[in-house]
Amino acid sequence: MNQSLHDIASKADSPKNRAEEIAFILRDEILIGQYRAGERLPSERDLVARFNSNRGAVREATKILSELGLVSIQPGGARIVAVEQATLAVLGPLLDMREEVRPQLIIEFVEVFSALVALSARLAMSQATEQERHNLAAILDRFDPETESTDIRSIMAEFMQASIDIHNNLVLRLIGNGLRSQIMGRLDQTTSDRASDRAFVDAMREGVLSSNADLLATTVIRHFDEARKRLIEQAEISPSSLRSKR
Amino acid sequence: MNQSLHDIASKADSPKNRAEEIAFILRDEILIGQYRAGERLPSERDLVARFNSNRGAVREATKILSELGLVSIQPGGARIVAVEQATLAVLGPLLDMREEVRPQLIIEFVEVFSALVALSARLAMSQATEQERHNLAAILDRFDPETESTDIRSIMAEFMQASIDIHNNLVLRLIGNGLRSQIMGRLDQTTSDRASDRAFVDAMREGVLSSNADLLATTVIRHFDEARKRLIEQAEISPSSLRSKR
DNA sequence: CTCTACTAATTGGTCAGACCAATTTGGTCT
DNA sequence: AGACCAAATTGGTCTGACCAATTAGTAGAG
Repeated sequence: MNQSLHDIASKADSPKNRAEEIAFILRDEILIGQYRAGERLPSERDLVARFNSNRGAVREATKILSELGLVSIQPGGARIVAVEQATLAVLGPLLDMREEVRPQLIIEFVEVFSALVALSARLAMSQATEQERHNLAAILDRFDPETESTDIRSIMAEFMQASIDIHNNLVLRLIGNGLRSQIMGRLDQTTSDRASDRAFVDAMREGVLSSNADLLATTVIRHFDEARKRLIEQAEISPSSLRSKR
Repeated sequence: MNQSLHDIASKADSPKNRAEEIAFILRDEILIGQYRAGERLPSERDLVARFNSNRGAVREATKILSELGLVSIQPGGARIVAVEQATLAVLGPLLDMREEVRPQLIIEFVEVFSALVALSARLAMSQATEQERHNLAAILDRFDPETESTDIRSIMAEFMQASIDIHNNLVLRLIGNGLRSQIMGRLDQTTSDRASDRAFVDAMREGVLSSNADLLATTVIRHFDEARKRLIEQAEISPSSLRSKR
C-alpha cells in the first residue's frame, strides 16, 4: 500500500493502464469544453503521436469514450457528442473538474436522490418483513448527532442500499449504483443542523417501524428539500441564475 | 437504406464492428447466466481462437464489457461481475433475452419511471414560463384516444423530455437518457383503457396549465400505479412470487 | 499429510507495422 | 456555383512480438 490517502481521495479514478490514462485525459478535456460538440476528435494516429503510445492503446481509449457516450466513432472520424447525451459515468469527472457547475450539479443531484430514496423506501415498505424493517431501523440508529464521524449522508446512502436489497428493483439498483459511484465521496462535508438531522432520522425510524410508507416518503422529501435550500443559500446565488450557467 | 424495418426492430443494437460483435455475444452469454459471477472470463487468447479474430479486437470487446460493468479486468485474468453491479446499459439486452424476467423487469421500470416523471414534472412547474407550460400542454394534446397510433407511453416519454428541457437537471437528464435508450422501443403494445388514459392526460393537462405541481405529480403517480397493477395482472402472478424469480 | 517456497506457464499490458475499405478532402472541370 | 473525380486521411482488421504480473503446479520442509 504505497498510495497515500490523499491520492485516493483526490483521484477517485486512477487509470489502470495506458488506455484508461489516455481515455481519462481526453474525457476531461471534452468535459472542460476543450472540444465542442460536433467537432472531430483528433485521428487515432494523431493521438498516438501526442501520447507517445500505439494505436492499440489509443483505440481502446476511444472505445471507452464511446462507451461513456462522449464520442461517436464512425469510419472517417470520431465526433464529440454533447455532454447531455452521455452516461451517468460523466457526473463524477464533471464534479471533479468544473468548479463553476459543481454547486448546481450537487443541487440537481439532491433533487433526484431524494425522489429515489423516497421511492425506494416506499417500495421497501410494501413488502418488508418485520426483521427487514428492524434492520432498516438499525441503520438509522447508527446516526449519532454527538459525534462528527457519523455522516447523515452515508446513513442515507446505506438506507437506500438496504431498501433496494429488500424490494430488489433492478432498475432502481442500477441507477443507484451509478449515482453512488459517481457522487459519493466527492461531496464536501456540508455543515448541517445536527439537531434537525436527529429529528429527521427519528421520523424516518418511526415510519420504518410502523411501516408507514407515506410518512417515510414525505419525511425524506421534506428533509432533502431543506438540504437543497441550504445548498442554494450556500451557493449565494439563486437557482434560476445558476441554471443558465451550464 | 437496405435494412428492413424488422431488422431494426428486432436488433436494437447491431454491432458496428468486430469488437462490438464479440462484446455483444459475450454480454448476452453473461446475462443469460452462462458464466456465473466471480468466474473467470476465457483468456483473450482463447477468445481469439473462438471468434477467429485477433487480440486487438478481443481486447476492445472486453473493454466494452468492462465499461458495462459486467467484467472486471485485471492482470492475471478477467472476472465476471454480478449483474446487479452493472450499468443501466444492460437493461435493454436483459429485456431482449431473459423472457422469464421480462414482465417483472417492466414492472420495476414502471415503478421507477413514474417517480421520475413525477419529479421531472414537479421541477419543471417550479420554473416554467407561460410559453413552456403551453408547450407541455401541447404535447399532451397530441394524445387522441380515437386513433390507435398515438401511444400514451411515447407521449409520456416526450413529456418527460420536455420537462427536462425546462428544468435542465443534468442528473435527471442522464438517467432519462439511459432509461429511454434501454427501454423505449422494447416494450410490448399493452392494451390500456383508452378512456382512463384520456382522463389521465386531461388531468395532467390541467395540472400543467394551472401550474399545480402537486396535482401533476399525484396524477402521474396514480396513473402509473394503475398501469403497474395491470401489468401485474397480465403476468398472472403476484409480484412477491416474481420477486424471487431473478 | 500439510504447509511453504520456488518455478514454470498463463494472462493481461504494451508495442510496431502492415493492409483494406470507407470517408473525407481538395482540386478540377463544367 | 455546383458537380465530379482522384488523392489523402481515417477507422477497421490483422499479425506477431516482448514484458510484467499473476496464477498454477511442483518439489521440498515441517
